[in-house]
Amino acid sequence: MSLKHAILASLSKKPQTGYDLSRQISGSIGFYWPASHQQIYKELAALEKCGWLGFKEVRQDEKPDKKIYRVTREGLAELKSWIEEETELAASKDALLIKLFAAQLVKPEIILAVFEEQRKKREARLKKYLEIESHYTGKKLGVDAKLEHLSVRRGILYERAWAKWAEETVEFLRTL
Amino acid sequence: MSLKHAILASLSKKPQTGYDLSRQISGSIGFYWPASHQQIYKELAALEKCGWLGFKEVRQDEKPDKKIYRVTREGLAELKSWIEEETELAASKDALLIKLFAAQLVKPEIILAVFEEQRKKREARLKKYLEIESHYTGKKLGVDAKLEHLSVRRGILYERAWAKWAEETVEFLRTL
DNA sequence: GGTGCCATGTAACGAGTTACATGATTGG
DNA sequence: CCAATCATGTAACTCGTTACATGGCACC
Repeated sequence: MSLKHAILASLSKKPQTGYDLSRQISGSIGFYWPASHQQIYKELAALEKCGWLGFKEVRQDEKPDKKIYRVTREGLAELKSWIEEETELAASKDALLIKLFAAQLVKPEIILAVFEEQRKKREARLKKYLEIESHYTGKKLGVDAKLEHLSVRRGILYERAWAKWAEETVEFLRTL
Repeated sequence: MSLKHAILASLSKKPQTGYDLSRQISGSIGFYWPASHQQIYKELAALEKCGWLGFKEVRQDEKPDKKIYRVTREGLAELKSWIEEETELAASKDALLIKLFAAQLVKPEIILAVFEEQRKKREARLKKYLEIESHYTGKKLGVDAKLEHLSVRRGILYERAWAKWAEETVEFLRTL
């Protein structure tokens, strides 16, 4: 659905290769729109075919050749009109909640271990967000940097909400 | 990936038809694992084929005939072992964040309108969660009801975190 | 000599969406 | 007469994952 638009948005700021995109996507954008390099190359080919992207090939000596993609006029128009379209609520598919739903099938220790494992992962992610945030605080930021900062803020607030919820939940699970 | 397990989990509590599942999924479970009836019927057929579900056909006079599915021993074993498996962090793909990322391409009024529209939807969802929660509060709950209540709690805490984040974000967008 | 970076993809599969299809009963 | 509820699905498609494939350079 909107990996296409994530790619358009990123390339609209700066022409890049598929490789660059997949690197970037495992960083900032990737937290809220993960994608494999295979999927990215596929979408790039599709976007080029429908005229929203163009590219130029760059020969390199010591490294493999590469294709630098940029957004076309049509692509930019599409991106703008997509922004104005209605935005559906993001579906939050979470296997953890299914496990919680079926918690009675297994011993309490097991479901508590599942939560503890998840807590560690969440905590690690929060730490990463906070580290990224530290690069933004205390400086005067341009608009683009401020927008990126805000997307990191969402991550931080979500992780804190998760931690609070997990506390409530674990407290109950311990009574089983 | 785990619609299969969502179905197993639900049927493990109570044998049901595909129709029942799709009704239920547009209610409680559906908030964190939405699925269309088409997808549910497909998965039911697949789960039956691999031996994790069985069904009996029930003839009805005034209504169409139906198939009531139940989890087999093998299905239950599978569900239990899946619960113990590692749980990856849920990916939160959110088109709104892509729009925010590309916000500079459009007039500030437009991106503010996008946020306002989203705020309304989020608020409506929060209201729904709170309404569901009201059925759980003030009563002595069984374990299953308590687990359901906790999944609603997640929704409530998430929505409140969203609202807080949106406030920060809109405050900035207004300065553009 | 092994790992990791750079850089591109193909092929097969699985998961999910959209559109289409059927048909009886109940209630306003 | 129209809409909703009950109840099941098929077909075509898009989106995403997993596995496989290539190949040179730099660094330890």
